[in-house]
Amino acid sequence: MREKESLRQEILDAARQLFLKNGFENVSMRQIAEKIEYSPTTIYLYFEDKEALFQSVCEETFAKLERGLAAIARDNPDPVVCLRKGTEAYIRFGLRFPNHYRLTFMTSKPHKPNVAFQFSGMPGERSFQYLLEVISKGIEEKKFRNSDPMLLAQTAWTAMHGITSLLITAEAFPWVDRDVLIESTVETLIRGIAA
Amino acid sequence: MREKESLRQEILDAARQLFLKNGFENVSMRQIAEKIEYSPTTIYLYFEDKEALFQSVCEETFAKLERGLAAIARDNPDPVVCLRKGTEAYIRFGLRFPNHYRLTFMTSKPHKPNVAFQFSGMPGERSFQYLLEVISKGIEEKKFRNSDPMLLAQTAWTAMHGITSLLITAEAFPWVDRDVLIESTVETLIRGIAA
Amino acid sequence: MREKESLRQEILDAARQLFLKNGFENVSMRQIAEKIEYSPTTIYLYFEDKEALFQSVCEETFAKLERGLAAIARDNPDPVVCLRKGTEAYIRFGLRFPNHYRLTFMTSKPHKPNVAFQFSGMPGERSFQYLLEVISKGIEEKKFRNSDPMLLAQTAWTAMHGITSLLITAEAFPWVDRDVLIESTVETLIRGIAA
Amino acid sequence: MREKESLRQEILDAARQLFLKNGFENVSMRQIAEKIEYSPTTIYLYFEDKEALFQSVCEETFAKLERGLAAIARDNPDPVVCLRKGTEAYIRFGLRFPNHYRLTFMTSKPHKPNVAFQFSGMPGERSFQYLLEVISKGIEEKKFRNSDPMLLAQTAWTAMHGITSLLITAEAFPWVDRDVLIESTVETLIRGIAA
DNA sequence: TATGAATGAGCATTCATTCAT
DNA sequence: TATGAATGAATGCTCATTCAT
Repeated sequence: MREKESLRQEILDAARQLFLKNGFENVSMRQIAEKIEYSPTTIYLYFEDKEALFQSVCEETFAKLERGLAAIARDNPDPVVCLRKGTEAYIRFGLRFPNHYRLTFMTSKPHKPNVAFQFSGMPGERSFQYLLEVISKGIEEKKFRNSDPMLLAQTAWTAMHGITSLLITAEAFPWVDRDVLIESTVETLIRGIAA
Repeated sequence: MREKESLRQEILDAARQLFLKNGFENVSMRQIAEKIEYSPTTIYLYFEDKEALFQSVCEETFAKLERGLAAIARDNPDPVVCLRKGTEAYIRFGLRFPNHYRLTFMTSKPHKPNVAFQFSGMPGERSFQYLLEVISKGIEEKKFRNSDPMLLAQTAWTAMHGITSLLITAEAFPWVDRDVLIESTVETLIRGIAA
Repeated sequence: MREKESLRQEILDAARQLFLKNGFENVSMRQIAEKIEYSPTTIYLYFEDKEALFQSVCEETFAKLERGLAAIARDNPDPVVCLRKGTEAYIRFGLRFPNHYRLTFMTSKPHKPNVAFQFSGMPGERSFQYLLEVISKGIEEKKFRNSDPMLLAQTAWTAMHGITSLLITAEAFPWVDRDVLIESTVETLIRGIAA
Repeated sequence: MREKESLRQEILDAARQLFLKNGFENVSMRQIAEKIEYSPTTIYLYFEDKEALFQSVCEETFAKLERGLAAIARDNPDPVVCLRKGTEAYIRFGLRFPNHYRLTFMTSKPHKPNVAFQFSGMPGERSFQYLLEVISKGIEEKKFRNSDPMLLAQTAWTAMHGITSLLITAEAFPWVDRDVLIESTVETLIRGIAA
């Protein structure tokens, strides 16, 4: 018997690593169990089933991203600066934890929508709230195009998701310099929604 | 005994349908075999293994997209119009064949880059050429910001990929009206790279 | 902490209900534990293992049947009436608690004879005694065929067991009206052994 | 690769032995596979699943019994003699293949009626037809009590099932001589339904 | 060209049970 | 007296693949 909470966390960590490396379908409970050197049965003491374990991993990821965005929102009163920094932070978060990002934002079982989006009140939703707020503020301050804030926020999200996910997926593509591309993308977004 | 090429094609068609409906992991060779009413063994006469079959399906998909883009490039001399139409065509192609799109642009086994991008001279690359050409032309005509054409082209690609893939993955997200969002994204891109 | 005996009884009651509903093989110790809201481990404080628990449940069942037959024997001096009523009571007991009956009289692990019959002095044996007595009395009173009482008693037992068990097992068989069939069986038995 | 039909039969034989010895729930596909020295997977080439395999075993058993009863019906024109011989054959069949009999007539999953009785046109149903015919004939010839033939047939069936199944289940009970008991049971049945 | 037969490896999950407390 | 933690063994079943023909 080891520390209760720590074992739960050990499982989550092992599961995350494996899910990230191999994808949901290609990770077995056995593999996770072996990694933590417990029996497969033990996992079921902490998580209902594979699906539930996966979901818990997702929630943790969201939380991480959210904390970063919260700090940026707090520290940058100017909406243009805030959006620029937030967008970059989002992209860099994804690129720093590419498999993490894949897990959370790029994975969805066909016919079963991604768990990340099906519960309100989750960290993922809160992350989007920061984006919505900064966009709203920018519109109010006439710095962004006068448009539905929700529409612009969603537009912005797709933009930052686009570069993040494509850089992750298309590793072999002959990309230009990564930093330059990110800069170009952020700039294009800011110009695109500017008033 | 049936026509050699036709059986190969039958397999490809059956595989595509199944991969699209269920995803790579959830399609078995037996399912494909049953669909074409041949034995599973037969598939191995035409394709090395499941992976190779999957790859061939991907190639076909690229070709389809490419033909659409070729027509648009041919019919629209104005680069702004052409980019606008091409972008929209790209997005709608992805949304019309979401699993197809997922297969080709959103799937990559970690440590094994997505097949779509690992061979030069493939249809996928040719699709990108159309984009590069229209961007170049737009810059020449001073309609787009004076920048490295390759940089702008990649920026544009991430933009169209962003909305396409996110709409596919995040089915459950409370999106605004889909057409409005597409319109907004295209508009933001065009404004963003405009001269 | 609860009353010692009462917890043992709670376990027995929960186990019986589950065994009856689902059969020995389809009841897990955990299910029983959940039903009484104790931990699975606790059951092992009162019963050696699943088998022992099962056996205890069987013993209780016998006792129940026995009490019913005792009352009939006490209240009906005429052996024909007594046999008729006892037989019907036996059948109806089985049909009312079909899984109970199955548990006790229709289950035997091959190579492990049914526990119900392996201990002398058990309630099951006492039930049979009532049958033996009423048959003996009937023969003495020349109401039943002059034959070995033990032989007739066993014959009678097989008759009442036949209808009971077959109605339980062959649910899907197109039986005639159940009450009519019982009546016919009892009548046939009585006629069959009548003097 | 071995003879196709013979492997199917090998599986059936192995399965029967194991089902008989241990009961449906306590036989695993693996055990069966080990017994025939094939891989578990192979079984699935011949039988859909465990249930289907079990059912096939049942059908074989029925067929065996039916052939015996058919011969008796053919050779004995007198309904009384025919019923007597048929009943005895039925009982002896059960006692000779006790686990066989248990499998077919004494096993039913709670909530899932015994497969033996759920399909019309099965050998089990045909066996019952012989009984129904001989009873009908006996009633016509005024040798059996004037009653609904179906009712009498079912009554007779429960009688022969009673002794068969009880002798199988209650091995440990202090039975009188087995042949004498059978004789007594048959006699009691014949007398009981006699005109 | 096509297949029928066969398999080894693997899957998620459940079980009865034990042990230290 | 009661339990929380943990497990080894087993379950039915599916899969991609191979081999001999």
